[in-house]
Amino acid sequence: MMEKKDTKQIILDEALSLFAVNGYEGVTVADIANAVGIKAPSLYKHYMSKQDIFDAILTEMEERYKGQVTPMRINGMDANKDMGLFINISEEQLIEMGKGLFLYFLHDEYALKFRRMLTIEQYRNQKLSTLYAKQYIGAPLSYQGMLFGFLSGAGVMKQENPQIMALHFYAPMYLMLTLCDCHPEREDEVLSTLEQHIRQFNHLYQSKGD
Amino acid sequence: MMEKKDTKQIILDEALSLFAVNGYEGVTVADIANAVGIKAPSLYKHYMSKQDIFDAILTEMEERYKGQVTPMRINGMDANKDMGLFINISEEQLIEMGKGLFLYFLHDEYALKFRRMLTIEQYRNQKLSTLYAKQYIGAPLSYQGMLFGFLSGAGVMKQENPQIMALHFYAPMYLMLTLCDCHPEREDEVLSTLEQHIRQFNHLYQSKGD
DNA sequence: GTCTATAAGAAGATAGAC
DNA sequence: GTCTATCTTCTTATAGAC
Repeated sequence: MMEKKDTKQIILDEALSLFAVNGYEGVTVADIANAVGIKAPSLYKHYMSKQDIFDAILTEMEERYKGQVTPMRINGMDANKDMGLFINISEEQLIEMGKGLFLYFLHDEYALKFRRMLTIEQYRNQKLSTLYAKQYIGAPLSYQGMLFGFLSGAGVMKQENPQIMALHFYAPMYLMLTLCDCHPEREDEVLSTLEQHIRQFNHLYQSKGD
Repeated sequence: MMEKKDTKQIILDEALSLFAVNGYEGVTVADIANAVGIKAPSLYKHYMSKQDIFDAILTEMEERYKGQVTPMRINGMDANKDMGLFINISEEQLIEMGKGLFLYFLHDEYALKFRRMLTIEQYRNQKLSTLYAKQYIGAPLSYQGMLFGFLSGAGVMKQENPQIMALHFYAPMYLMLTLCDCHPEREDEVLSTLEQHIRQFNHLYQSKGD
């Protein structure tokens, strides 16, 4: 039983792939059907309309991220748990962590495509723009702000505004992510820059300067 | 003569406004004509096709930016000239400059709409993705890297990697710009964060720490 | 659940009057 | 230069056979 993947799910996957490049209006139901390997009318046995497919993608993504690993979190929701990991973290470990999170965002098929789709569609839909701002800006900054607040309080890092520290840590990753989205061929170069960024960040913010 | 704005130019302006929200495929020639205040067939007296209108927008923007103020530059192409301004710049002046450049990007009608259009269309068109990467990432980082290299060499700022310094200065502005694009109501909050960012950046990187 | 056939409307573009 | 009328193709969606 369940030998092959559910057609209903395949439709979502292929539709997301197409929406993530061409946007909602740039994709026809025939395009989606063709990617799935069926004819357009067959789609309507699985979904009521093109808009219904789009909405189903949103719903699935909401489920997928609910209470789960949102951008740049380690132990999910709880920065307190992560504190134990960070309080004696080495620079090399910090770099590995940053790279790992960065590459998750860049290489996870769904994370990448969904981010691109939101990027394209955000201006037409207030719900999507709010989701984008929360998912890719608000949540990571808030979480990391908490983390750097702890590290600052514990004396591991300098007594600077933790919100701005989070901005200084995350914004370069955000910029490089949007760069790699369209230029995957620059990934090696960007990963090298990411490493230098974290090294210099750590150097600037650690309590005992060299 | 030339009492009213050229219809040909109005078409470009209105088309850009629409493309910047809905993307190329999300806009019909009837939409554009309606925004201009004429009927769709009349458009074809000015442009050969819908694609022709889109291309004309690109061409105009290329002209507009050619050898001119690209993101975050002060005296255009020449960082050497800007050096004189920066070498004894106060923190307050640095903040004013950062805010000024930020607000130019956010409030200049064309700059804003063109950036949004590129954001939407970049995944479908390699020329556009290259332009986006150059205009909003490569150029500002390159220019500021040069500037911080000078300031570092002059002893005004610490001896750190100037490319990474530029990333630390510009990436937060880039992030906040993409945030404000969809959430103009958060502009005050973001401007306050921008100020704190530049203050903390200056504090971290200036040669004589407090 | 998938297909072919087809309806109903939208979209890009042209013709020709004014 | 703008309009109405129209052409053609594309697009969403439905009907009904298999």
